[in-house]
Amino acid sequence: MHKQIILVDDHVLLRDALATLINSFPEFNVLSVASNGIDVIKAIEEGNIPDIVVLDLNMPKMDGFETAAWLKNNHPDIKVVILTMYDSEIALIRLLQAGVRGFLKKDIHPMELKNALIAVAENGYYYSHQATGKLGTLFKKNNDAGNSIERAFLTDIEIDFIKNACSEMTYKEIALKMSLTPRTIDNYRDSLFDKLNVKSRVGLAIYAVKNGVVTF
Amino acid sequence: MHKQIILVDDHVLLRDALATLINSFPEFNVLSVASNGIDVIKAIEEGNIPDIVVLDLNMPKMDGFETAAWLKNNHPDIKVVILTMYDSEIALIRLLQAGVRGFLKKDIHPMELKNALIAVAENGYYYSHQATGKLGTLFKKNNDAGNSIERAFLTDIEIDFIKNACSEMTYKEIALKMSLTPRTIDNYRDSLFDKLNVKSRVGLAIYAVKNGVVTF
DNA sequence: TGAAAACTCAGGTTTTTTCCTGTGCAACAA
DNA sequence: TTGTTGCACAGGAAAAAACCTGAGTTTTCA
Repeated sequence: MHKQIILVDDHVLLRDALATLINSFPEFNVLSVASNGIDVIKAIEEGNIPDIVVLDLNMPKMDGFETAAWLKNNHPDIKVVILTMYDSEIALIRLLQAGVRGFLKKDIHPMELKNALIAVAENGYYYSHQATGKLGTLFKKNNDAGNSIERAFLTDIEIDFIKNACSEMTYKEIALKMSLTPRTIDNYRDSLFDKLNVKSRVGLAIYAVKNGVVTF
Repeated sequence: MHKQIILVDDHVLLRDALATLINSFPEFNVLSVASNGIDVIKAIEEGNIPDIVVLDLNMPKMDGFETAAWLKNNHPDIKVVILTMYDSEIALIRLLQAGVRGFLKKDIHPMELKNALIAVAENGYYYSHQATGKLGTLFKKNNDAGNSIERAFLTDIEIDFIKNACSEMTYKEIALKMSLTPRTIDNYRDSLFDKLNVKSRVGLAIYAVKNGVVTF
């Protein structure tokens, strides 16, 4: 065995600590580490082909989504495991479509990381119980509402709006900044309240923080 | 040398990874790890006396503040280093008073962790440039306003209010829950807006998240 | 190609938030 | 004692947020 792993996280301390931990697993070896998607691509194009890439979602420059998509298109044989702080129910399906093989939260036990890596290396897939649970409720929610799965996603504009809503701007100012009418902003807000099941702008901001839509 | 360290963090993965990393430093050895302050006390009372305790701030049961205070009172010879996600300017002075020897953010480079541990072990103190910078502006802010240092802190009620403000409750509902009049709630809000330099409830919530007043 | 969905915009109303200027009381220090 | 400070509370007003119903235009896709 001795599967090769590339570790991608912009938190250097956590990343290097994880690298040391993973290297202590006899089955795995950390081939290299990176701070963002661009560095991963660079490493891979230089010939460092790993078996598994362990990806953080929130990174500057090129985040987990983009990196997962690039890997799927250019190296479909490389398996991708997501390791994130947030229980991003929004992110899950999008990641599934990007061909991600595993989804883990950062508050797991080290043994679960090891098990997940082994499962992905051998069987090809690993989803934590938490993740599968989320998926279940997510599908259920959409079926109940009679919506298609696509509705569960956030569009780029919605994400942009949410980020702006997590500030001290009024909706009028947000409208100006986004080159939209306040009325349109109203609609984005209302549909997001409905879609994300929140009741106020603060609730929306909290949701955004919890799910890693915004980071600080 | 070979200083003994106890590592305290409720994120098991990060904690164990850090333990592996620190054990790779020839100067240090991880004596034991813990998920909260209570477990640290247990370990120490069982005779595992470390040279340094590396503490996360936000933990269930007994957080970094309480644990640091207990250590200062019961084992003043043990040095305390804080390792946190947040640049808690609120927390800094409080921690200084609790006799904390070092303050680090989790997004540092592993080498800075090593240097910090060495500095604390040898000289007794280490504060990152970020932290000292924060301290400077904090002192400056208070001098400018002609306030005493104490004013920089948040009272228990203020923290309670902030936590409630980071929800979908209206102020009326918060007032009910806190057994205060809506008018009084208004005053807490206004004085916090002024004290923390924010302009809206969303701004307050964002501040709270950034500084670890609330966690998710 | 026709129906469904997404995107943009509108008027009007109610509720909530934010801001303003005040009062009374208790604790505490000069 | 007096003056400062913290704390709880008040009325009123302006701004913002939230909620309602509606409609035209484009995109998507079956």
